[in-house]
Amino acid sequence: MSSEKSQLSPRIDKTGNIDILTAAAECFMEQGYHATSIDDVARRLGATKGRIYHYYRSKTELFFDVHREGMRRNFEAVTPVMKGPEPAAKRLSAMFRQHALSMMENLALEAVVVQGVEMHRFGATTPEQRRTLAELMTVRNDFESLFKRVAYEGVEDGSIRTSDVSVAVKVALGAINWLSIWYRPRPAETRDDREILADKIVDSIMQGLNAPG
Amino acid sequence: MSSEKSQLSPRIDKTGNIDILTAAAECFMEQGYHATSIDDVARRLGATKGRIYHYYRSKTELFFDVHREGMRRNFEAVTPVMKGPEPAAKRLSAMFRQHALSMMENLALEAVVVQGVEMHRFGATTPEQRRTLAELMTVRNDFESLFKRVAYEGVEDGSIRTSDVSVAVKVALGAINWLSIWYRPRPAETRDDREILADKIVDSIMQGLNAPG
DNA sequence: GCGCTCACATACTACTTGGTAGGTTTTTTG
DNA sequence: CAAAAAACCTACCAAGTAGTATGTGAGCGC
Repeated sequence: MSSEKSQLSPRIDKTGNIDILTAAAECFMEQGYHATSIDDVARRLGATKGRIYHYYRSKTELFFDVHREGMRRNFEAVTPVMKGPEPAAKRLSAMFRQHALSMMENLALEAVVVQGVEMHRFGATTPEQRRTLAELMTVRNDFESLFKRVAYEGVEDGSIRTSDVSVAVKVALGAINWLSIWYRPRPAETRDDREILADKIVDSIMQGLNAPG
Repeated sequence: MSSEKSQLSPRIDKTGNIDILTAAAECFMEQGYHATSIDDVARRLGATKGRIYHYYRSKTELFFDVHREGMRRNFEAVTPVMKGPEPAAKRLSAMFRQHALSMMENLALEAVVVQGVEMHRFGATTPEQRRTLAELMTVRNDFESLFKRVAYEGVEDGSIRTSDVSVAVKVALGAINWLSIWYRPRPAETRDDREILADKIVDSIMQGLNAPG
């Protein structure tokens, strides 16, 4: 037995538990992990605890699975544009853009991812949880490394200038992740609106604020 | 009676309750607001609940006061450098730099401030709490406005270029606030080290990543 | 149509936690 | 130095919550 349940990749299997994941993500986003009770999630589903505990062994496992799904979408959004013949600066811009769009379009999931990063500091209770949390942080670091790698390429091909690649990437990703805090979709928002915003963000990151000359 | 207790500015009065504030801030930073019990804070103080409830009427009031103190230090750090004869871009850089340093040197408090921003989304329970939370968000917006104002000046005096001042400021502040998530002081860190880091961050924000030309 | 498994619901427990009531010690005041 | 006030501490409680044990109905193989 043991960890059969939510082990293998995200739970989008035929049972349709993506419902549980999104309901949980919404609750976690609105109230935070600790303030959200399992009953809250169940209520949002129009169900009871029984349903959730049928698929997840604990509240933390549920949280972790939401986190996994959020990170999966991040990779999904970014990896397609990170390689190509263009100079690295162009590709990096595209990656930032994709990531920003992913943040906006998976707001609840990404808010949970951000919480997960914070939770990294929080003392994870059981050893099992510590292990899982460590795993999630590894995934997060891998994600950040994607950006760093392309940024380094840019330093080498001359398309990127920075005093410190690692810091620069953290700054850029921080700016984008911060979206999960201030961005909220307006009532009649379209994909175009989001792309405009994403472009503005990428422009800020790539061009900076200093006027040229 | 009512709100005499933690009303007037931060609690650094003669009673020395800065202890309570910092203990609370550390707990909130390490475990988050909801996961922190009043007993946790008391334990860190080497005291019991009684002491805390003698000064604060509720857990939320304690949180709010920590938040206030954090914001107070933010203003304290930034306002001295926002005016002057230099072009706006220079002053804005200095503001970012000061804010970044303040984040690093008041890490616990600032982590709470960040949580407060997130909590804005969370449903605040009582009407009283909603009012207080709204007040805190007003302060936060005022803080952001400081940066926007100087940024606008920069657009006018030609020292700053951006496609959208509001977005650009949010991007920059997001990048700096994100420090509260990844920055942790190294064992033998000096003020110099922090200044170097702050300079790199400001450089990233102001110059961007694109190579000139 | 019989058993078996899956997909839940119900009812309950053990425990945590915010907040309170009242007592006790220390400090201030007159 | 007496009395009042401030600064705490010690139970204590009511409410909420993670998790469990058990029940139940629907589908499905045969």
